[in-house]
Amino acid sequence: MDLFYQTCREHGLKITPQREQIYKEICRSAKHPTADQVYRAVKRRISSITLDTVSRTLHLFVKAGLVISVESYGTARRYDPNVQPHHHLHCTECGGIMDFEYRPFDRITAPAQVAGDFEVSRTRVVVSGICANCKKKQKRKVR
Amino acid sequence: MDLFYQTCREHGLKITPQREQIYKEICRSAKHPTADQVYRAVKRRISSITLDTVSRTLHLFVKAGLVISVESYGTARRYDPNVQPHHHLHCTECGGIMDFEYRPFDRITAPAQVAGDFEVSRTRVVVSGICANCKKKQKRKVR
DNA sequence: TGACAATTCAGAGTAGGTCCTATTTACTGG
DNA sequence: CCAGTAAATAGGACCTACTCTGAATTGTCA
Repeated sequence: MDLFYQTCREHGLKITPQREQIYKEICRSAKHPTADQVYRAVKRRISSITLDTVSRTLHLFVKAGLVISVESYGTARRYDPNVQPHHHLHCTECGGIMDFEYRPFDRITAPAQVAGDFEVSRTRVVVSGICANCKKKQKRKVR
Repeated sequence: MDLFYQTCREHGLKITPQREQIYKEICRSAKHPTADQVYRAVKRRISSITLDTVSRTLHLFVKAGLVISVESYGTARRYDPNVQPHHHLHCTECGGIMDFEYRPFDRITAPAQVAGDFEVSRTRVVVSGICANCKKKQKRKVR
C-alpha cells in the first residue's frame, strides 16, 4: 500500500476511502479483474460506491502508472496491479488471461526500424491457445 | 477471395452475399476493425444487413481460422484477416493497434515449464507505448 | 478551521454486442 | 434443374460495460 500512497502523492491524486479499497481489491485479486468485478467486491465494504467511480478511478490509476490495462479479447477492459515485466497466456476458449514469468522474454526489444517514432513503454509476449481446463471439455468441431 | 471460398467449403459454411462482403471488407481495412465498423461499411452495399449477422459471421470466421481475433484494450473485439505470424504495436493513448513484421520474433516459443498443459496456437510480441501521432498532441500531465 | 478544487453519487445515455423467432436462402439428391 | 431441408438472415428485444452530466460532498492546504 505504500506504493499507492506514494504514487498518489506524486501525481496529486487525493486519497479517499474509495480509492484505497479499489486499489486493495485489485491487488487481492489474482486474476485480472474487470471494472465491474472490482466494483462488486468494493461495494461490500462501501455500499454507496458506483461503477462510475470505480471505472474512472481505474483509468486514473492507469495514467498514474499504479496499475496497467492489459489486453483483453472479450468485451471488458482488464486491469493488472503487477507493473513488473511479465507475460501472458491467453485462452481463446474461455477468454482467461494467466500471467507467467520467464526472464529471457523480458529482454526482448523491438529493433529501431520497427519502433521508429513509436515511444515504447512495455514489451510483452502473448501466447494464445487453449488452457488445460478448456481442452478437456472440448469435443465439438466448428458448428 | 479464393481462401475464403475454400475455407468455407472445408468447414461446411454456406457462401452468402453477406459473408462475401464481410470478408472483403475486413480484408480491405488496414486497421483491425470492430464488428461495428465492418457492419457500417457493409451496410452501404447490403442495406438490410444487421449488426447481429456481422457479429455472428465474424465469430464463425474465427472458428474456421479465416480471420483471427486480436487483443484489444477497449470494449470492442477486433478482427484481423492476416493469419500469418506478425506482431503488434499498441498505442496506449489512442488505443490503435498497428502490425509489424520482424522475423526473429516469429521464432519465439514459450518453454515447456511455462506452457505445461497449455496447447499453444500462436505467439505474438505486443509492444505498448505511444504512437508518433499521439506523442505530438501530448502536452498535458495526468489530469 | 475554512475555502475550494477535486471527488463522488445518482441517474440517464451510449456502444457494442447477444438472444429469439419467423422468414428466407443456399446446397443436396432425385 | 427442381424440391426439400438445414443453415442463415432480419428485426426487435434485451443486456453488459461503460460514460456523461450535474449536483452534493469531501480531502487538502493555507
